[in-house]
Amino acid sequence: MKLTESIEEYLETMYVFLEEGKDVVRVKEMAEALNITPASVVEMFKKLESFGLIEYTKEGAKLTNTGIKEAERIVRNHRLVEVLLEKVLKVKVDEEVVCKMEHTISKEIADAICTLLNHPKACPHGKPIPRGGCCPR
Amino acid sequence: MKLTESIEEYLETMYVFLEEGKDVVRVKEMAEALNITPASVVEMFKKLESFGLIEYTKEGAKLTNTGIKEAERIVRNHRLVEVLLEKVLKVKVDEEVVCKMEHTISKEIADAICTLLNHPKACPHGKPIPRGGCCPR
DNA sequence: TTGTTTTATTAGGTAAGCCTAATTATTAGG
DNA sequence: CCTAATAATTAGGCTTACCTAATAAAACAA
Repeated sequence: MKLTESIEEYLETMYVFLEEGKDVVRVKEMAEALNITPASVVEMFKKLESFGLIEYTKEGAKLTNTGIKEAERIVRNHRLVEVLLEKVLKVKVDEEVVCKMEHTISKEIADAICTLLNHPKACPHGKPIPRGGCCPR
Repeated sequence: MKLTESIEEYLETMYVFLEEGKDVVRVKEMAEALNITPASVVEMFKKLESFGLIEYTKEGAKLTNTGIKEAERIVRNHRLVEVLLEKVLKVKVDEEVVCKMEHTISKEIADAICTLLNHPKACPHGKPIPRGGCCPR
């Protein structure tokens, strides 16, 4: 399944809501989080549902297991890139750039960053980095 | 001036032609290089011209000074990312990923990579890496 | 010069992902 | 229960960057 950047953004946002204990996300909340209109969110929620990435009910949207798996990959990419920028390249972490890079790096590159950095447990903001295939268990 | 990924691809391709001694690029050549139709190239050439990035005559398209400057930034990004992947992350250089990353990294990140790697002169394919603000002169 | 081939251009169309404005549901207060 | 406010949805548009098919222009050969 090849996901667009936009779809990945939705999944990532849903995942962060989930981490904060909110498993069902309403249209309005999503619109605010992504800074777009509710109309656009409805449109995309339908698409995500048709792809089996969320369940979409009148209460809102909820990640499916597939959705969670994809979201974890993106969140992992995001946080690993943050650590790379901070620890290896020693630049100020620019969220704008990170949010782009998270969609471009491959699993192989994510694992390479992860290994280079010794499988870090958290990003610079202290949030947990989802484990990858390279991580000791 | 904020350029789209697509525009940057055109500029990069033009620049590589230029490196090979071809400063004027025809519609057909561009279409083949980018694997798209001539019709699409004509459309984009008009846009690039309107942005002052190329001069577009019946002989074809030619980068302006502005165009060259932008192209150098992208080519620099491209080749620095290649070196980063090879030398730091030790993964096989995946052109697909590199071609995405070249559009996402900032000047600051490019310079950080460049400095970390000691201002490399060439990419893994031996092509020259355009100098950046961080490079000793 | 005329006809053939190649190249360029125009016209009109598509898919994504956003938008606004209008409409319909739902929720909450009195 | 009814009304007002809030939330969700629908309908129709826009932009980017592609596409195909048709046409025009240019290059070349006989």
